[in-house]
Amino acid sequence: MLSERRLQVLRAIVQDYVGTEEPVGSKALTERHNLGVSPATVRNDMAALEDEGFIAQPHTSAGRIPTDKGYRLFVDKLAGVKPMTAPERRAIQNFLDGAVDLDDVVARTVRLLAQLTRQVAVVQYPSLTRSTVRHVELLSLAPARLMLVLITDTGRVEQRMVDCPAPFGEAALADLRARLNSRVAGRRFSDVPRLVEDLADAFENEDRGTVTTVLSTLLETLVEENEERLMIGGTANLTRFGHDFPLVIRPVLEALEEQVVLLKLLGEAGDSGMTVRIGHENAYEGLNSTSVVSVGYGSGGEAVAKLGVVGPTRMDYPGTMGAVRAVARYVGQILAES
Amino acid sequence: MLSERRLQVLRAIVQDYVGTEEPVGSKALTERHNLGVSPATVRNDMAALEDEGFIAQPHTSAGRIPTDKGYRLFVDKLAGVKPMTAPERRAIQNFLDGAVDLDDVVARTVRLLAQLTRQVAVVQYPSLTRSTVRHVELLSLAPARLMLVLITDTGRVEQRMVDCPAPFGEAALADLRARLNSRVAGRRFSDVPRLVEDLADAFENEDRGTVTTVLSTLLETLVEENEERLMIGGTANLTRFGHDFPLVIRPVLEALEEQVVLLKLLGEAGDSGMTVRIGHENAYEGLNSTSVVSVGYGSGGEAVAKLGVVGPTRMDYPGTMGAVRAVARYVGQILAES
DNA sequence: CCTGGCACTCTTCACATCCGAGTGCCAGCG
DNA sequence: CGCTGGCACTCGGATGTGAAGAGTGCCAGG
Repeated sequence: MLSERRLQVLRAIVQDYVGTEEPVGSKALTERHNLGVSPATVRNDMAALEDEGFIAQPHTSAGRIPTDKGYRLFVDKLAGVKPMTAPERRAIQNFLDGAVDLDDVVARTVRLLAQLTRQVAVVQYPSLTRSTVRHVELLSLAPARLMLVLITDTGRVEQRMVDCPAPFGEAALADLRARLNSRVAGRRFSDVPRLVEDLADAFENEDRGTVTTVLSTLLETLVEENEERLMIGGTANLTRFGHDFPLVIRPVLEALEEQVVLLKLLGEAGDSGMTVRIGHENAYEGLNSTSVVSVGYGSGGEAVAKLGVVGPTRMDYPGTMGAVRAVARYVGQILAES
Repeated sequence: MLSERRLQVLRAIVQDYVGTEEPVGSKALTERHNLGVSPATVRNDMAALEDEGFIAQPHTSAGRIPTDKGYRLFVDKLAGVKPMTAPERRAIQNFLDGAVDLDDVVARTVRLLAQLTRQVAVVQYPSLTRSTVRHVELLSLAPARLMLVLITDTGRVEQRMVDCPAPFGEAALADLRARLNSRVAGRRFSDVPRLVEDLADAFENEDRGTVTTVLSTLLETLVEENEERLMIGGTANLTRFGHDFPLVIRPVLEALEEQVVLLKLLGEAGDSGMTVRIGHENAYEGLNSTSVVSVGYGSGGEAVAKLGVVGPTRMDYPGTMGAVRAVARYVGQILAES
């Protein structure tokens, strides 16, 4: 167990290192934080912290820098979440309020988050899995060609073409549309397969093929679109990674392009509350020198998707967490209103 | 006017520099290309080329590197477009054929282009301006709330919410839907305003407010969505910019985030044929050390949007142009089929 | 347990040196 | 008139040396 003062020393090291991006020595520490003890004492504490693996020195006779483990302790025990100031909160709200549709909400959120944190922002589109169906629409484009449009309560719209095995009349189309909506409107996605199971039975033989085709397309849409989409922004902030950014930036850019990786990353993060993944805690190797701060957001009490930022392990955790939390909260509000 | 041999020297310089990324000297040139003359002669030619501004030396006693003007001459007079090999063409077609919808086509195109050229790829979504309306759909979500869905011949779908001034019955809705489609289906976007001008006249007084609201929303959609969308990929290739990439990468990333900038860039490019913008020829300052190769693509003879790549001025122009042209051609085919 | 002192280690920077690639110029040759 | 070989010159990059400075670990004393 570490003494109280040693924790203070660790906190001071993290804060200074985040600020200066340079290894911090015992003398500088005592000068900038009044710990009430001499450099020599701090040196002893540092030696202890190093033994425990919380800090390390790049080379002998250099200052110390926090390790991933050190940041972990800092985040868990030493740092709070820095709340946004009132003007900042107003700015967030104003900025998001201008959005006209879901795409716009997500786009604005990404920009906002990137600007506030000065890091790379990642926002997941609201998931279909936990959404409910608002409406299903069928349009006849050609005698044997339909378009299926699915509208969710989060404002998301998905469309699919359906090639019918046989021509399908307007009356049957209207019938199917009505039956479909009366069964699934307002219901959760996960319930839909069960609810439409026997729908084809109500139709004439000649139309059944088309109906089952439509239904399977609908179910496919629900499943396929579980492959969530993402929006990313603020990649220019990658240049603020530190002096060695040329080495680090490539794998990070590659990770950002692989939406699968990012989605997995967000998916692994805890479902409730904010998650911070530091350095090697990230399963994906290319992100081993980054930290990911993420949190779920949603229109109701339940999270429908996640958002977060990717930045250097050497980041301002309290500030970043504050920004991420605030943005998530306001996005949730916006979604609830629309 | 430059002699034939001097042009050969310039070509050799460009090719070597693109390959090695290092200033190329007279001796190396004579060794790698059999120009049939001695280094001394080449030196004279180089001096002349430098006087004309086609090449420059980073410092005295270094080799020469091409200037923007030199690349320009190379592209205009010395380089052809390198056609794709048959296997490459097959790979392109196979890869694009797997696409399921418009988003997927664009996403695959971006990936493909980035991989083929090993540079940053930019693909513009097919424009609405030159498209035609395939279908307009109206859905009743609530008594006084409609959803307007616009489907284009390029497979693009846009939706808008419409808040009605008064409740709007199902019968009136069906009527409006039918009238609307009979007038605009298959017509060009630019013709739509004229075609729906007097549509409200056919309705009862109480419904007219809603009809005009719907119509103005429709017209807004046409105009607003002229703000085209883009997809970008292959940003990890920015790390291949050269030794000084840390300096260059930031403004480029910023430019890529500003879709407005990119759209303007693509917009300025010539409407027909391939356009190559080299270094300072790009109006946007952040892209002054990049070249942009772009070309229009479309389902018919007419281009509906553009695609291209952004790379270092020191790029393999013939290969890049070949890849861009081939991809544009195949995307056009795919769009025509769907 | 804290503190001041001290010897030690390493990095960093400035400065000097050397080497070689590449140039420009010139005189000579076909 | 254009090409060529020769030659002196320039300059950047690599290498080496030395001094300075930051930081550490350890120890003896309060």
